[in-house]
Amino acid sequence: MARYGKDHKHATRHRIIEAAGRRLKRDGIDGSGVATLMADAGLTNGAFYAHFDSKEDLVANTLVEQLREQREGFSAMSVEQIVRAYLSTEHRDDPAGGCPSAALLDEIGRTTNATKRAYTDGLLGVIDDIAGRLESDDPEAARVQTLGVFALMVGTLQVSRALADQKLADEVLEQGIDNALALLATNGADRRIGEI
Amino acid sequence: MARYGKDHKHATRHRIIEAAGRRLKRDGIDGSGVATLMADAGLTNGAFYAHFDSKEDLVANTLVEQLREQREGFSAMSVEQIVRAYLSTEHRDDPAGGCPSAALLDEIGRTTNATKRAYTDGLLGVIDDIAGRLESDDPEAARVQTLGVFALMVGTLQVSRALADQKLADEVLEQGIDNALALLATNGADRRIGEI
DNA sequence: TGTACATCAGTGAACGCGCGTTCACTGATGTAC
DNA sequence: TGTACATCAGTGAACGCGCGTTCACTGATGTAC
Repeated sequence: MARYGKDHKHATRHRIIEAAGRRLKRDGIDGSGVATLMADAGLTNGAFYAHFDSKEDLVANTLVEQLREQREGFSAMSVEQIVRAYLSTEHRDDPAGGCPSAALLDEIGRTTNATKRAYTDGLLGVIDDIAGRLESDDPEAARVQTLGVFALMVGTLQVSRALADQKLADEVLEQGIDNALALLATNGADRRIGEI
Repeated sequence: MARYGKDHKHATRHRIIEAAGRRLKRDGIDGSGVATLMADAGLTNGAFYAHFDSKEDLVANTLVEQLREQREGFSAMSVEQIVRAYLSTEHRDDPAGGCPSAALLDEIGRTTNATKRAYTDGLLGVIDDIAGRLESDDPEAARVQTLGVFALMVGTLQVSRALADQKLADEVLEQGIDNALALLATNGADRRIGEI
């Protein structure tokens, strides 16, 4: 099959990236093989290299797309809504459909600089969108503050996913919501409060 | 070689677990092969199953040992010292010698219940040690509060490791220290402050 | 004290399998006439 | 409008390699005599 409509190939590429988003978040980067990733998109392994230079190239592109979608998803929500949705049991129990950072962050830390660069740019898109809504005269400070709260949420979700004790895992999410909102409340104005 | 002193085998097992701690934290669980793990301990792959039932069995035992050592390391430090050491550039730049949670948390979330159980028990050892030092009449609440701050630190270290921008990565660590200390300051007493 | 032996920690080759990547080929398509 | 053809997205087998695991074997040791 060739000579399809001019965006046929682009559509296929997008389909691969979409399916990879779910698979990578479910099984991890090292845990997802190229043949499986292609089968998820309804294709066979051989076609992979017509779309991507390497598995790592797909991973980088998938992270960018995942973060673009996350940014989009957050755009219609208030900051408090974001916090409550992020630290919900529904999000915790659906890694494949959830935040790419929560699912893959330590693996991303082990990838090449190129992949980290792609991740960083995509993440800052998400972060700056949120930071722009906080009252702050210093956008650079707002970015770092927002990153700090985001990091809290990522860590909290990961801990909740790793705990074998369900009740404790739920309590950690609640605690995370309190903590995130508390930090956001002291933002904008005088946020050096806790420094000793 | 056999019939060595009665704790020869136990010593070898310990050596494998020690080496596995560094390797797993450096390359991840899926990224570390049994043959490599054994070579790190100066042995060949074949001997592995005389010490462990499976790779997963080694991972669970290694997590427990890593958390035991972390607990021990924290025991001589004040809570503020723990926060500052944890969120230091030195810790960020040495995953192999650092916190097992920061290096492996999302992979742990994908393992079996048995491994999560081992991780949970080991982690609560670390957490309850710290929680015991906070002024609180409710040990259960202190545990969850400490877990919340620990999750913040884990997420912050992971974000700092994944960012391609060095300056931003350093600022995130500083922000994380401020945030952790701020949350700890509002502990014990009235910690429902941030709830809306 | 010296020697024969049973033990068993560790070796290294092999199992089937999936990995990331390459490549000769297929066949449905849009275009040219 | 109908047919021949060039295109190229996708196929599927194969590459060498490392995976987790098994197993027949080795050989240094502590013990028994």
